[in-house]
Amino acid sequence: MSSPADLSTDPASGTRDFLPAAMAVRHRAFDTIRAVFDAHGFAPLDTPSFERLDVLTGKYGEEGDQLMFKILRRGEHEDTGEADLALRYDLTVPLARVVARYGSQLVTPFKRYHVAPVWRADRPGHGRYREFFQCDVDVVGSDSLVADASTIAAASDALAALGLEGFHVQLNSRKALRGLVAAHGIDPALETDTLVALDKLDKIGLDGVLAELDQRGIPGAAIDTLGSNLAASDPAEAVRERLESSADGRAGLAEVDTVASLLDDLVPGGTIGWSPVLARGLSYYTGPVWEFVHDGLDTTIASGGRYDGLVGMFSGNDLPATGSSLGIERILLLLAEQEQAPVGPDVVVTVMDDDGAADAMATAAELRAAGFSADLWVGTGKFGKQLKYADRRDARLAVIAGAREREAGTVAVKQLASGDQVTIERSALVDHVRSTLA
RNA sequence: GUGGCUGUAGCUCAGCUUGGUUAGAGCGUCUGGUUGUGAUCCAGAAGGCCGGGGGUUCAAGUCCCCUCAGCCACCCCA
Repeated sequence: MSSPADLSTDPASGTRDFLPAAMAVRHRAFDTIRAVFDAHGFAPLDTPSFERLDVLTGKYGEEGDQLMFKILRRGEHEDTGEADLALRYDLTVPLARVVARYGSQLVTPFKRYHVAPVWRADRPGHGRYREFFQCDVDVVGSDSLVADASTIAAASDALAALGLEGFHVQLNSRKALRGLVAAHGIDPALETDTLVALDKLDKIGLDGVLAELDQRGIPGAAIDTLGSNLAASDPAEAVRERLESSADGRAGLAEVDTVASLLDDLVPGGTIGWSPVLARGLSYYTGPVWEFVHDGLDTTIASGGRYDGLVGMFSGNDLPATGSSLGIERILLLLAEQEQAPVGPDVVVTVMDDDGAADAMATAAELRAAGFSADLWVGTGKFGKQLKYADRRDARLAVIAGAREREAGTVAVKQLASGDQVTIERSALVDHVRSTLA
């Protein structure tokens, strides 16, 4: 057993404590996002933070299985070291399970949003945690590309409502990617290797991609034709021509074009366009895939795609589905770089002496009933300390009622920012606060 | 998982190269500058087995090894 002095008080690696100042920012952001999703006609859903292990495994690809936080069996089986449960890795697979489980009870198409933490046993980094929140909007039960576009529109409206501008949506389709691989005569078995390399184009450049393709064993002839397509003066056009030669390629292009046209002017603060090499990591995507990329920091802030096969993995009957997910932690990181006004209570009610405590509680209650946030000093500290507390809480006003004020039927109200203080009739307090804070 | 950098007061860091009396600074905290006024000013105080373990040495915050943690890049991802 470790002694108290040996106990680290740091939160576990990749997790965070949210102190009040951070929580104010987070609550505001989550409220904004929920309001936008509501306005777009999506309904809230929540599911347990952990699922049966077999519900989660095999849905995300090999990488995902490794990064899952598994929960050991308990009771008489605890010695086996086996896991039978795991913390959810995303919000999409739980959605698929819910739809498979409650199918006919749900209104179809089922449009839901889900704001909740997920867990990944990943190595933490900048804007990357082992426990983090996702904000998902999905449509289950519609193969229409309007569904895909709806979730992209909701996500981009949410970003705009958060005050985030300057991003672009990169759009592609898994079908187009399959067509791309086929059109260059690459063995379908090498599809994943090919896509992983191509996906890095923005990051490591064309030469880097070609080198990695070679490393991953892609035939030289295919690398040459791919390279010449991507090096063309208009790579998108060159790839498009190539895709026209494959059925999958044509289907993928049609998806991309349709989704883009549906969204024409519906991406406030951003632009949308085809990105021929965007692949996305999760293995369950089947159709359109997209990523919201912040222009300045070149980081992904939201993403999504269509996953028509996922629900069928639970129910046996495929049900088309598509959705977008906001990377709220990265968005908050970006917003934090902008100046945030501190948010404290409107008023702190001070307590000059024990006789005034009941009066102070009543005063705070009265202010709350009038719609203000009112904090009340608790404790026995000196009066100067109470004002310091009010100042550090970033309160706008301090209400002061000592023996003098109480006897006179008055109350003093001090503005913390300016130091201005006035004494008014006690009965006029609410009106005074209202006009001062207006 | 691979490579590099960093761990000293609540926070941000100096000291380490050239081992040697009580390990420092700023900010924060607490107390005081008399009765009921914060954010400014002045004075004072508390607070550290120098991440942990081992080694070299008469002597280690300082040198060596191991370990843990954090940061950056890669991998992957939101």
